Amino acid sequence: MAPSYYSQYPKFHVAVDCIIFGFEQGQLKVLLQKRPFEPRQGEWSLMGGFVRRDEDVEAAASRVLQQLTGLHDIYMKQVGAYGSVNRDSGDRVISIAYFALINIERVSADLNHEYSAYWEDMNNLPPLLFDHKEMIQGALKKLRSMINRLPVGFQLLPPRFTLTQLQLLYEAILGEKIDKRNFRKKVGEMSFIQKTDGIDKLTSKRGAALYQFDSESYRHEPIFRL
Amino acid sequence: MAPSYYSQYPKFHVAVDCIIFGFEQGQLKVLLQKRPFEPRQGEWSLMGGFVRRDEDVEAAASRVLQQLTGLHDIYMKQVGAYGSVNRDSGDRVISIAYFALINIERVSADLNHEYSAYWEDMNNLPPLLFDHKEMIQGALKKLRSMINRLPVGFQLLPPRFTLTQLQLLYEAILGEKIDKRNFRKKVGEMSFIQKTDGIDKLTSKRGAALYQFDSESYRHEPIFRL
DNA sequence: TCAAAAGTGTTAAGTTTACACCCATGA
DNA sequence: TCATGGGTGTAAACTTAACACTTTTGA
Repeated sequence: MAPSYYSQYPKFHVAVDCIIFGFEQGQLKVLLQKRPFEPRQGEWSLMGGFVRRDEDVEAAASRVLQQLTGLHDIYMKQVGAYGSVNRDSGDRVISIAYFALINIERVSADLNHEYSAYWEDMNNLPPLLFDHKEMIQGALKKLRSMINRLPVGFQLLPPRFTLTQLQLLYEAILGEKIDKRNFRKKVGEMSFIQKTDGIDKLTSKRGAALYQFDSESYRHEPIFRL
Repeated sequence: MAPSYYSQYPKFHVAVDCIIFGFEQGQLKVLLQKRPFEPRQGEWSLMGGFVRRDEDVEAAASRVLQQLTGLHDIYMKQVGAYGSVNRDSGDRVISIAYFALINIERVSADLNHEYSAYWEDMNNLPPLLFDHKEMIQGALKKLRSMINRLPVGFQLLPPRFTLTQLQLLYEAILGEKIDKRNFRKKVGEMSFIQKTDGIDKLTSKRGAALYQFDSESYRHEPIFRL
């Protein structure tokens, strides 16, 4: 085969990095790991990996996510490409960041341990490798801009949740207090956030009603405003 | 030098593609060019180019933009990375799309000609190379989400513009009609959109007042809502 | 004189915000 | 019995949406 016109141009390592968000005890969290190879082995970083030869970039992100969490049916969204010449001190690597929203209960402690991974509060991030903090900020910005327009927050909660949990989630993502009555009023207007007959007794003596997001109802009336 | 850990991983061609928006005669336009090399030479496409070895990805986008337009102080924003295995039929190429907003008057007809480039209406796009139409849709979506929150629209207009031009621009970007009186009321509330003593006589017999965006005032009161 | 675009305010509807007390229960 | 979190409504402020006529001037 004749060399293509393209072959005169340089090639680059291309990686993906995953910002994996979780939510627990009123805190928005990110899954971090100890970097397992040189250079800068042992530093806190996002979970990442190199794109393979015959792999879509998005598939690479799914693969990396699954490696760490064992989960594959996960909500993911691209944050963007990070391509400064010197962003990686090992060699030139262009990295594409994705964020994922997962129900933290679904990730077993084992998997975390195997990769020296742990959930850190968004408000308490340690120094991170390369431009990973920038990537996290980018992901949070994107998440904030979506959370009031699309029903993505539910991905971070168990299938059934209390309204207090939901409100705490919104407060954690947006970084501001929300009025309880106003919040519940809006929830009440959305037919696809449904009260179940379940009751959560873990966080209060009285017990709180459990709600669920019904994606079928949402398909019929896809209007979300929280 | 010892082979780094990275070197076992594959490398890829990385390109940038530019969605260059302009605005003329009430129409939002995109600058397209005839692809100048094989494969698929001659097809309509976005202006693009390969990232160079010691060049930031963003710098590559600026360079490509300047090549085509001769301009360098241009508003640009990353749209995202496009990384499907088969998106480019020539070889595997991962491309990072950027959109640019430019005052169409600043691009000389010559430059366009040299690159077989022309301005096409957003509503009248021809079939495009690869996933370039998807990139344009992504860029438009991003632009729409910004236009009411940040004063970026002015980049598409000459330094002095009439309120009718500004309104037509918003209508073109958002794809919907806007009420003239409501629009002008909001403009009037923004101290950084200032009436000049200039009058445009080109589009009406009566003449319309020319306004300008004053970035200095905006720095002091950066609250934009249109 | 008339066609064509510029310019100008008011009202109703809807949305957002602020705000405080009673309820149910387990310890 | 009391401490803890769950649950509930109303009114004022603000924002958005709908709507039509007069002005200027060159052809």
